[in-house]
Amino acid sequence: MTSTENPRTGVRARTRGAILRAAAAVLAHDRAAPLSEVAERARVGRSTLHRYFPDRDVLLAATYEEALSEIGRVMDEARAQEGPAAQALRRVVAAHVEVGDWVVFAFGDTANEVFDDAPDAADPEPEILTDLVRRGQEEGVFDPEADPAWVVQVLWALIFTGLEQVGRGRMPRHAVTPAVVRVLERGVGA
Amino acid sequence: MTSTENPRTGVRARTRGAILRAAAAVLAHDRAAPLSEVAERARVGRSTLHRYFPDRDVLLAATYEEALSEIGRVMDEARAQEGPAAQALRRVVAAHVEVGDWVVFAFGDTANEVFDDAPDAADPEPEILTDLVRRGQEEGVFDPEADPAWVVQVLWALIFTGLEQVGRGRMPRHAVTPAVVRVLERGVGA
DNA sequence: TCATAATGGGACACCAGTGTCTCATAAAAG
DNA sequence: CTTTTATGAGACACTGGTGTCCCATTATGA
Repeated sequence: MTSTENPRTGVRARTRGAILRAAAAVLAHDRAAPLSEVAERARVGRSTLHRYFPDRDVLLAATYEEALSEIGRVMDEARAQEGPAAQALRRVVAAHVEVGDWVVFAFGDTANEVFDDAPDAADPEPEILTDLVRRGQEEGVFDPEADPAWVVQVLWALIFTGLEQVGRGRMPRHAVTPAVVRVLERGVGA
Repeated sequence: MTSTENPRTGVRARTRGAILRAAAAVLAHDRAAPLSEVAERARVGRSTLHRYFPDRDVLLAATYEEALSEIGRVMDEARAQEGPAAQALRRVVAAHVEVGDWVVFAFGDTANEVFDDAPDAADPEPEILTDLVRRGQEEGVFDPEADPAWVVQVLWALIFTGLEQVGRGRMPRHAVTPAVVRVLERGVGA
């Protein structure tokens, strides 16, 4: 089983990934959910889970890291810096919706302390987004009065809301991006 | 101590209220917080807390009920049915901001099951708001394409976001209503 | 002042979730 | 086929939070 001590065996990488995905899905919905639920979702024994992630904190940190990685991947593809800001914004929203579970897990908890714990690997997410907003303001397509940080918060809030609607079966996933973008571009006014 | 068995002693009503307010504040921030924290915040012994609310579920239900009551009170004052829809919307947002802790507690938890438990006393909140949105659509001031339920979700999401900014000290409370209303009325576009 | 009501501080048993460990079995690699 | 490797199931001790109880102390009302 070509074990080079690193989790590159293929088998190991696969179960590890399954656990992380399960953790994101379960813990995004309920941050206090017992690990047995995560294991169950991942179709893995609780022992195996602890074998990969010694304790809850380690699992949380790893899931967080994975989330940032996943989000970073789709954000790269979204090319936030290229083209008209309005269109870039649409691509960015679509990217977040695409990896909804990870997004909700990573940023969805208001009492999220993991964020503070992450010392070095400060996620470049906010930077990219505030830059995009500023660019949009310079292009004259975004409200020049609004604080970029506030706009980013609004962006996240709308994405979360859309994803939550999906989770509750009140909206198809493909409807989220258009709905969010429409609100962003013109609010709910006529 | 004029105890008519009902919690009308004055003293009883006051401590009861203090516990409920503490519960809203603490549990809004962290739904899984230990009851000892709630007691501490209420400046009350843990024994006393259990004396008023036998177990966690009872406390949760009572806090939820109180929240609905508080929100209902300020919503009545906001007179959502009167005047131009656009102005009514502003009053409604301001009302929610005013009782921020209660709002966040009652509707802020995505994994909120208390909602399902409440059988009879279905809160009239959504009704009032969706009615307001519909009225605005008829008046021609709200996006006629948008699903009223979605608009209400957006409304809540923006209010939560604003309140969270306040909680983190990134925005003064009085700035929330204008910021939220502005986004609602014209999005983040120029 | 006195009787009663309300409270706080512990002590206590209890339980769900956690983390560790062992062992038997299944799966992959050689 | 044989040898590792990965896994699942269960037993176990431990912990933090819960809910109950009792008793001493304080506040309140008559």
